[in-house]
Amino acid sequence: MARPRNPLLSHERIVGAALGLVDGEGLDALSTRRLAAELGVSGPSLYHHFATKDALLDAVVDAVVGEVRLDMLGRDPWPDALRAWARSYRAALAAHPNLVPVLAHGPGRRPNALRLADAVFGALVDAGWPTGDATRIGALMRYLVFGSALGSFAGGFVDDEGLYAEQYPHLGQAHLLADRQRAVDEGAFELGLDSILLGLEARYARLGEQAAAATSSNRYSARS
Amino acid sequence: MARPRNPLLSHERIVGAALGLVDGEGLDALSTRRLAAELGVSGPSLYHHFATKDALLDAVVDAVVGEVRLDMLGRDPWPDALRAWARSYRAALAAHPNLVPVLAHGPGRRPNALRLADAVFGALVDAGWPTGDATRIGALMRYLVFGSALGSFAGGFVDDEGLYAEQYPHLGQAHLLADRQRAVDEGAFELGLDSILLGLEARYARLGEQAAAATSSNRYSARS
DNA sequence: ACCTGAACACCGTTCAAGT
DNA sequence: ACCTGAACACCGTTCAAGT
Repeated sequence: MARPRNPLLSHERIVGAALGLVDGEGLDALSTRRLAAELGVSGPSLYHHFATKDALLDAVVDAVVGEVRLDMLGRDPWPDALRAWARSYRAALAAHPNLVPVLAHGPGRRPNALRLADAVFGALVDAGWPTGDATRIGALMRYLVFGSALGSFAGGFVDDEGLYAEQYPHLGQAHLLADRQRAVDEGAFELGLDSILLGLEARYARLGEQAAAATSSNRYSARS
Repeated sequence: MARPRNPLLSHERIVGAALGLVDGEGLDALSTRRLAAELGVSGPSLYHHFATKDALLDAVVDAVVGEVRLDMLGRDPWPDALRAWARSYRAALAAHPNLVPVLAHGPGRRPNALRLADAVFGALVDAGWPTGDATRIGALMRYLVFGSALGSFAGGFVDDEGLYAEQYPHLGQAHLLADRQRAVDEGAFELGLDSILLGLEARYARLGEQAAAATSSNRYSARS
């Protein structure tokens, strides 16, 4: 065959097929040879479009991150914005649970991941959060979103009644969890979101009081 | 050589060498051949002690989970217990960050992981939490512990000043994060712990009020 | 029972060759 | 520029052979 007149492959077609493979058959099914077969080409062809398999995976991951809504950041009040953003983030990842372990490795040089990090950090700082707090809040939201999107907690229990009942007195119902995985992870996510926002709003109020106190003491010392 | 009088390998020796390899050179360095070489044997020898590489990894993971303290659960008041347990859990995982992605796949059939899940669930239920809440709280704590132990957030930013400054207005300092990775993850963990416990205590207080209200309305209806 | 070398079916990646 | 088949150095795992 050799070089065809119209290229057989494109960035988008490869990323789409790779995502389909990971969603359908898991991360292990994504080998260069398997993916190439899916695309009707030979294995090494992929290396004309991506330098390494890792670069390909980065592109797949960044396509998913690109689905996260960022428009509420810097527009709505920060607690509302953070809540809506986290839900959109979680929804984008939960649609591709097999990909989450790869996502967990940080933004690296992926453009959409960097745009996301920039938007949330910027919105928090603009709302008056100190930069140190803004960094920690961004990290904390990541923990919540990734953990609940992994589907790991409930899915990690084996569907085998005998295993739990004998030895672990409180886990008698644990084998049922596999079915309820999605509901448990969503419930834990919403519980975490409520708690974290409650805690952050209390902290934010204290920030405001401290700033007011600092201002009045400045006035006072300026006067004396 | 063939079979020696004293076995060359043991469960413990294999697990120890595997953990050392993962800690020192990352998860990818753990291949059956590489591990065998480290132990002075040939690759297939490992299959006389573990059925598959996954079973070996499970044993490594469970050894780490076995380091988590559980003694405070069911003994101290639940908010104190939850806080101390989460810190011990995080410390155990943070000592082996390369292993955390494997841990994230749920308890499966690992005895120490099941013992841990049983202990925290039981302590919460005994403290008066409904089982549904206890499940969600356990999952939520896992998100927090795993996320912060991965060291993924800050470590995921590349140490390359030019990359951020040009395109992402709020990330001008992001290349410094690699150095501060541990501090950021610990700060985000503690922030999350404070917020979540604050939120849970408020929720717990409401539970108590509802129970009291239900009791008094029962008395009332019994009277009429 | 426990370790060996040979072998199987896979990997990611490189490269000279084809158009 | 884009695709190919052949090849390299790796995998996890199986198995007959040795003591």
